[in-house]
Formats: sequence, structure tokens, C-alpha cells
Amino acid sequence: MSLALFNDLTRKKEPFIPIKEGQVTFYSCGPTVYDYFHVGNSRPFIVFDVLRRWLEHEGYHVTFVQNFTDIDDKMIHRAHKEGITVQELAERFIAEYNKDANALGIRKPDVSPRATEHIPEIIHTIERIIENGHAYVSDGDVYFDIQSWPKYGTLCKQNLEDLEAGARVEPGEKKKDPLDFALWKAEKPGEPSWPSPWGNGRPGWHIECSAMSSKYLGDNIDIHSGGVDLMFPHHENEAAQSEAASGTDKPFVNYWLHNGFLLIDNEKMSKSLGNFLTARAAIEKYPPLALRFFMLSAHYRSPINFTTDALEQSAAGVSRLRNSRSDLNFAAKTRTGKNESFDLKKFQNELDELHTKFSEAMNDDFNTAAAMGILFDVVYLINTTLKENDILPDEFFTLSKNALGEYDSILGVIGPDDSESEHDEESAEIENLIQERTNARKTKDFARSDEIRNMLKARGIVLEDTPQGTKWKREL
RNA sequence: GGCGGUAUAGCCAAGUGGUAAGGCAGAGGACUGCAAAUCCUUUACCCCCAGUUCGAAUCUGGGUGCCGCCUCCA
Repeated sequence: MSLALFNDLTRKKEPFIPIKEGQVTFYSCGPTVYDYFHVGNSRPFIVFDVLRRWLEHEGYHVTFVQNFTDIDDKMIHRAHKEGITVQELAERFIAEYNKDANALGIRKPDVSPRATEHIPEIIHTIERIIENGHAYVSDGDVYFDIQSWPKYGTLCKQNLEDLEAGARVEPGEKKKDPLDFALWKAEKPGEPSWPSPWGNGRPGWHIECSAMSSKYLGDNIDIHSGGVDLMFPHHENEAAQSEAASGTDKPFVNYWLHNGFLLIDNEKMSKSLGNFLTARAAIEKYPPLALRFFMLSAHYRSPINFTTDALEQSAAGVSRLRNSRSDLNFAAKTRTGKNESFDLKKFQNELDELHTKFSEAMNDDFNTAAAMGILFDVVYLINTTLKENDILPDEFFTLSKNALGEYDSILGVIGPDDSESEHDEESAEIENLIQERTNARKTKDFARSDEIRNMLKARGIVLEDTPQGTKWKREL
């Protein structure tokens, strides 16, 4: 089975067929860098990171672009409040974004364009829209002309009347239609501005994505993703702008993907509601891997509820995965050898079968929840095999490690391998203490034995006694 | 009001019409100096009502609950 994605444009699961064979152009809406991003914001970053990895795993050459919105009302207000420039604010929170994203195992995009570094492209895009007759200048502002765009509302499946009924009309606005939205906003005192054919001003919210997407990926791209709340108005507007600018009948985006919301206490987590937890605060409280596990434990389009319980359960799940790998590593050092009664072929077949299932799950609208179920099946297979055999051949360890490694290169929920750091200074010290404890246990000095174990435990090092000796691992 | 999502065990959650994956927690057991980990055993009237079907968690119709979008929002 090949990859199918649920396309919000058609509200159907469709086979994924890229524009250029073997290549994927993928634009993901990034953060407005006026603050730390919160746990809800982290969901699309994590789930679409996994989709990107999966596409690459399947052999596509992916160009992944995720923007930084570094100029808008929120940026301006926040910068004023902090007494710094908008640019300083952006620099600060782009750095903070990168820290948190890195901690959560989110890979860097191929391109991370910033709105303020693309003012010429934005202006050019607006000029094209005006030339094509879909925007008008009104007293220094430029608005998109909704009435000139019959397709408006196709993404969010709303007709114009219903949208107009709900549209906010602000006094003093210079729009022809309440649904018209700003492409360019005339300069206001004390706000950053750039010169343009329509006077000094700044870009509207939606236009940056159109301009930057087109610059780095072209006028017709494969995938565009973001949270469901961006479907309207942001993505609807983007599509209208981009298609109005390109002037071709090719759609801006072939596959629109939207992740479901993250709820906290059964309510949407949002900055405006004030019920948010920053990703920074969350990963101080819970292991980052647990947060990632949590995001991937449900299908990306389902809503998920952020609770202490759920995060603790996720952390326990991560531990199970990590334990299996650390048991595997330890056994590889202590229990490798010839074993005539072990049926390697059968083991390999079972792994292959699970591999097929994993691929099927990921190809089915990247169903990470099902895929993680398969990962646990793999862990179970490895654990029982380790249990049933005292000695196992090299091939078993190679196959098992490769399997876990491959799955984790996509999901990123098992995390770094402690055994890779086993030659550093701290490890040597730990090994010495373990040796001392082993000696104490031989002479039945359990007081000293437990003392050493507790001492290491306090440092986050957990000891486990096995028939092959004592193994250690770091706590999550 | 318009549009959309969702309802599966104590909790989280997958599920393509053929009597329910996986994880967490719990109980009992094996192993262990004690622990930890692991393994074995064990836990589901799939929101309600009606319908289609030989057969429905899955399809249809009607309810009900919860959530979201329609305004800045991942």
C-alpha cells in the first residue's frame, strides 16, 4: 500500500501523488515569534515532523519549509510592552523556538524564512494580485477583493453569505466587503514599516506565507499543513492570494493537512484563553520524549486532551521502549553466541511482518497511533526472545537494533542511546561503583549494596541485577 | 444560526462489515537478597434508539453529550 493522506480540500483520504515524481514540496505554518510556543502549538511541529521523516523514509526528496512570522500585531504589542524592537523580540524567540524544538526532537526545516526578510517578494506578490484584478488599494491599505474570487470558501466549505454573516466589521475600515482582508497595511505611528508602491506600511498576516511558499517551493506545491484553526481564515486567504497572484488555474496546494486541537481540561489550549502551558514549562515537568510520545499516541486529526495522567502514561510508555533497547544492548554484551535451537529465520519473518504492518499504518494517513502499537509489538517480540534464550547470535542483535533504530528514526520516541556514552568519565565511575556493589553482594553486605544503589538512584542512575550481572541506565 | 470534529475497558488509544491492536494503571504468579526490568495469567453490554445486512464499533436515519471553526489563534 502506498501513502494516502486525508486532504481537507476534498475531505477525503486520497492517494498521495507528488507533482514531481520522487519529490515533495511541503510548507508548514510556523510560529509567530512573540513568546514561547505552547504545548498546543507543538502538536503540528511534532506530527508534521514525523510526516516529513516518513516521506523521506519512503524515498522522497522532501523540501520542507516552515516560516517564522516576525511581524504582526502581536509582535508589535509585545515588543512595546517589553520596551524592545520588534526585531529584537523576534531574534529572542526564534532562538527560544529552536531550543524547544530541538529538545522535542523536531528537525530543522530545510528553509525557515522570515516575513521581514521577504518584503520585496511580498510586495511583488501583492502587485501581481492587483494586476490580475483581485486586489485594490484603499488609502494606503491594500485589500484582497473577495467578490472577484468565486472560489473563496472552497477550503473551509462555507458559502459567502454565511461567512459574511459572521464577519467582523470594524468602524472606519476601508474595505468594499467585510470579508476582504488586508494584504498590506498602511503605516501607523510607532510601528515598523517598509516602503512600498502604496506608501509605507507592513504586510498583512496571510500574504507572507503566499510569498515565501511561492519563492521556495513554487506556485503549486504538494503539501501545506497547520492547525485546524488555520483553515479559516488563514489558509483560505492564502489559497486565494496565491492563486490570484500566480494567475494560472493550478491550485496553490494539492494536499491540505490540518492537525486536530490539543485540549487542556477539555478546552482548547490557547494564549488568548490563558489556559496554556508553554512547551518549555512542559518539558521541565515531563520528559520531552513523553511529550512527543503523547502527541503521536493519537491520530493527528483527532483532538487530544493534555492531562497529567496522559503525560505520566506516556512517560511510562517511553520507559518500556527504552528498557527494551537497554536490555538488548546489555544482552548483546553478555549473551552473544551460537544457539542452535534459536530459529533466526522465524524471528526475522516475524520482524518483517511487523515491518509491513508498520508501513501500512504510516501509509494510512500517517497513523502514528497504530504505528506505535506496532512498535510495542516489536518490543514484545524482542523481550520474549531475550527471555526465552540464554544465548543469542549476533544476527539477532543486529536485526533487533536495526528495527528499533529504523522505527525511532521516524517516530523519535525512544531517544538517545545511553550505551553510546558508555566510555565517558562518568560511566567509568558508575562501572566502578557497580563493581564495588557486586563485591558487597557476594559477601552478603546488602547494606552497602543498597547504599550504592540508592546513591546512584539519587543521581538518576538505575541499577538492575540480572543473571549476567548488573546493568545500569539513566532515568528518563 | 452556518460549517466541521468526536463518543471504544479504571485511564490513553487503534480499528479497512465477519464475534475488539497497543500502551498505562490494577490483581495473581514466575524470576530476585531486596528492588527494578521482563515474562505468564487476568480485566470491553464499542453513547442511545431505529434501520440495511446472513453478519455492524464499522454503513444509513434520528437522538444525546463533549470539542472546535465562523474574530487573533497550531
